[in-house]
Amino acid sequence: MLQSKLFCKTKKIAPKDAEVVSHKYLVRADFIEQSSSGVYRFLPLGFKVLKKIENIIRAEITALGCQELYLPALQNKNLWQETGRWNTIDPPLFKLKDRHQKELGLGPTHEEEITDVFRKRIKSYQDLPLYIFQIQNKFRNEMRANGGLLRTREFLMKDLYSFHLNEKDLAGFYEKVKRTYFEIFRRCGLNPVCVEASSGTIGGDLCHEFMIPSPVGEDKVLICQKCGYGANTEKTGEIKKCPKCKSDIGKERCIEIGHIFNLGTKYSKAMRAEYLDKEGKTHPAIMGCYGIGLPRLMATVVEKNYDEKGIIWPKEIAPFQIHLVLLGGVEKIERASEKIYQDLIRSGLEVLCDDREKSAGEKFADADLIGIPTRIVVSEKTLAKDSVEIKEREEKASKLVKINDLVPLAGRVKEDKSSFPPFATLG
RNA sequence: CGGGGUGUGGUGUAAUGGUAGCAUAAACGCUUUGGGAGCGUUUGACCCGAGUUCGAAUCUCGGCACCCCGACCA
Repeated sequence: MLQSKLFCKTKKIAPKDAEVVSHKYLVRADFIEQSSSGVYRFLPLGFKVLKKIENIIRAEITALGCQELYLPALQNKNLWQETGRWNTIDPPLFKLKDRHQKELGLGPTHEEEITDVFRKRIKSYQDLPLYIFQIQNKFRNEMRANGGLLRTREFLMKDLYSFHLNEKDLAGFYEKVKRTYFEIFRRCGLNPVCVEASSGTIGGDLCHEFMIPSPVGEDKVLICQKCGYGANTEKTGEIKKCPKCKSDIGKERCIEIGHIFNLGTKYSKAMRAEYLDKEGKTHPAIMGCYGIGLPRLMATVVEKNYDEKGIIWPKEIAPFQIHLVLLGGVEKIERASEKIYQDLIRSGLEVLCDDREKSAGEKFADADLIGIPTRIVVSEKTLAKDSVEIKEREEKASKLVKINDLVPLAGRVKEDKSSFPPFATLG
């Protein structure tokens, strides 16, 4: 991608309403833009990152044996009345009327929808367990949106639902999802703590949240440094000693990036989602649900990966892998670097090529702000030595690499994605 | 929903009730070309409505929008 064609206009100064780092940088680098309170536009760079996160989640969840479907945002009032949540869910539903004055709700979550889908086709124990998920937009009528993408009223969410014969089967799957969640977050460059929490209006007895310690987090979480026990203070209240090992327990502010619930039979009983066992006896299915909010995850990644100049994207979710920056008389350099650019692309790398007629300072400032993990500079200086300059965004120092060494090395990336960063091993 | 605050070019800001200015971004020209370059020219703004006043960005009232603290959430 040529940067001269990229739909991205960076800003020197953040809008005054932006307070948290992720909001400031994501707006300045033109990844996102606020449309109205708690509602955001994703511009090409931001959308690329969101899609990468989505694809990681999809791959990991699919690997668990889950199937993807897609449910509507516009939902029938009747379903919500079956569970009694039409008026009780908190935050309350966004409600609207169609032209015949019939009431509809915009889905903040999809237990009602998925349970309806389930009960219409699953009648036998032989069809269980069933794991089914979607990546879909949610609408939540929050009291207040805040922190840029950290808390919005419309957001993309991965919601997975599982149906089981019994509690034991659910417990096993619940643990598998937990491990998968850790893997998803690791690939996004985060290392969360899993803590016990309270389930709010989703319901169920047992649930766990995945927490990232951060001063801009809205939750207060107790984390025991000794035994690793963690709990949200909304579940335990204020306690001083770890309930597991009795040692002193510390409190930290955290951002909640994922939440998994053991729903039990709350929805299957209310909506009669039942199956027949071998003896022909009827049982309500045991359910679990598991959510990850994508924009919040994206913002949290920025909160944990930045410096005074801008974002430092983890390799797997960066909008591009290589930022090829052409310095000097661009036309001449462009001709000289055309082969480098094409070879990198052929190696399977995503390359953003800064071919703009701008000063070196401005190009570097934009590159640092946008935060692509590896920067390759081509200039008269480097070409005089048949070289390019390579710098990792997270490192201070750069190194000169012969152009002839560059491409064979990049070529390895295609076969083995885990060899990222592709150039780090060069001396 | 309770409390607090803010609305001026795309962005960030200034202007006792008296000519809406600055920076940045953008456009054009010339000069520059390794860390947001220089000179010149140019485009572009007072949230909406009513009121007070000779005169309102400024004061009053109403509306709308947005932000922050609290409670709720992925």
